[in-house]
Amino acid sequence: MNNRLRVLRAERGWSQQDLAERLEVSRQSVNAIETGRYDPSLPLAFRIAELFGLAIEDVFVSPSKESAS
Amino acid sequence: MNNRLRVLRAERGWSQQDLAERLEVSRQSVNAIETGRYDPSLPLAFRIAELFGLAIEDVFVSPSKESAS
DNA sequence: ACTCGATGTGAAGGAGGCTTTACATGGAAA
DNA sequence: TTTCCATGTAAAGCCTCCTTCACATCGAGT
Repeated sequence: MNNRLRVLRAERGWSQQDLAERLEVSRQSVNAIETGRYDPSLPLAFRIAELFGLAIEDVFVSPSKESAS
Repeated sequence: MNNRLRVLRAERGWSQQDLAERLEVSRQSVNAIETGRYDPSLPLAFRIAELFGLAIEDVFVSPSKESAS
């Protein structure tokens, strides 16, 4: 599932480590989500969206709505 | 994580089996989510929200926003 | 050349999501 | 009572999420 995490993080000037600490997960988890190696759990998706003040749908792209470029 | 799945399902007169088929998961998965035994994956949460025409936030209650009754 | 911060990734292990099979209970209907 | 549907739950197995530890690469700065 695509997501805008890397962009949102960069807009704030945060490193993956910074973001990981705010989310209370490991840096590797942030990296894995950004690079698309796996999707976050639903509770973590909530924490991410709330941290950025967005709806989950504005951070993560529904598989059924991805454009084929 | 609390959710409104049972109510939304009942509003439509669907059995757990009906809902499971529409979501393409097992009836046991629907039951487990309704009874709070576990949270769905993020992709499944998207399918659930889209099926009901709602935002994820309108189906699942963020852990940080649950009222203590 | 050296260091240092940031990022990517691998391996191993624990917890959780999801499956199939299977069984139990309860309510409605006849 | 018997039947039938809906629901709850257990067990075993597989895959995913998330962890820690570890190592590699790259760019900036000195």
